[in-house]
Amino acid sequence: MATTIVSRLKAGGKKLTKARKAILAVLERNTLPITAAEVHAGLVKSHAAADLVTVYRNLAMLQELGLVNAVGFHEGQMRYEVCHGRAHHHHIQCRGCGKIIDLMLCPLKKLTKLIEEQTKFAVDGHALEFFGWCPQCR
Amino acid sequence: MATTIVSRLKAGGKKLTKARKAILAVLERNTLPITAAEVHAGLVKSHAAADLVTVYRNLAMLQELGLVNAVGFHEGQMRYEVCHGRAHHHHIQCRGCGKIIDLMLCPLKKLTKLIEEQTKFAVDGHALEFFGWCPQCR
DNA sequence: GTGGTAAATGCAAGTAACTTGCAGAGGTGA
DNA sequence: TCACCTCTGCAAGTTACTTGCATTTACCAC
Repeated sequence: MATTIVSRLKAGGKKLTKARKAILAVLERNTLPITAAEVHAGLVKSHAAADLVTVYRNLAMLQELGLVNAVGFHEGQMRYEVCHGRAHHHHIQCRGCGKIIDLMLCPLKKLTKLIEEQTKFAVDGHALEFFGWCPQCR
Repeated sequence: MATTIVSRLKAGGKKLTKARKAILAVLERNTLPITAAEVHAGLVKSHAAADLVTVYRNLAMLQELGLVNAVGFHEGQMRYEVCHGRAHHHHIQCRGCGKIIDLMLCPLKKLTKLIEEQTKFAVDGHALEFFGWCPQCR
């Protein structure tokens, strides 16, 4: 696990528990955003099972610390990915098979400034996901 | 109610029921996306109460016909707005008070083509929402 | 109008994702 | 090693949404 993650946890007064390490490990070996249930399944598979509640609590905490990113595809559940050390990016999901792929781009920096001028909001984030049909499903 | 909506319903083999008319009326007098519960509350207020189940079923159907748009702000629930007759647009939501405002813009046409070339997906939609703090909450 | 029919509705019960409360376990700094 | 405070697991609760089914309603042909 990256040392920055450890130091950020400590800075937040958080402990480095077995469950927490295992959850971060599962997230780190999945480059694509996964659900809480999938994190839990990953824990079971790696013989480091923790309760699903613990998964939810840790995902929420890691999100607050800015170490994990929540992504929503309107599936009725959230997905999570580690954002530490990765470039800001977005995703596309296939409406057929649900496959997700990374899009290593973001066209919204200029637009954000424009929106701040127009709305007087302090914009501090955005959610952008694309939908379509993958080569296999189209 | 706009005549195009009526004709689109008929084309889809759908009936123009009392509940359906009332739901569309509630949606039409709210320019900003509202939740199913808010639609239901609107029905009660206008003395045209229908069951919440009927609201859900109609929202799903209107979405399928392309008359209504679902918007998700990761609140644990969806919001809906009529899209017929309105220009494609996006939203920003305040993290403090939850206020939503329309952003009459979309920067994604060119990008969509690029993504189609890069991924071989047939892109048929996207979700883009901004988050921040409104002048009152910032 | 009348009657047939397919769609729509309301109610009750069910499901899935996520949250909360609480008692016991376990990191961590002194 | 001790004490403290966080973390965990279990059980129960909440919320948004869905499903099944019997009854009602809109709509079309006559």
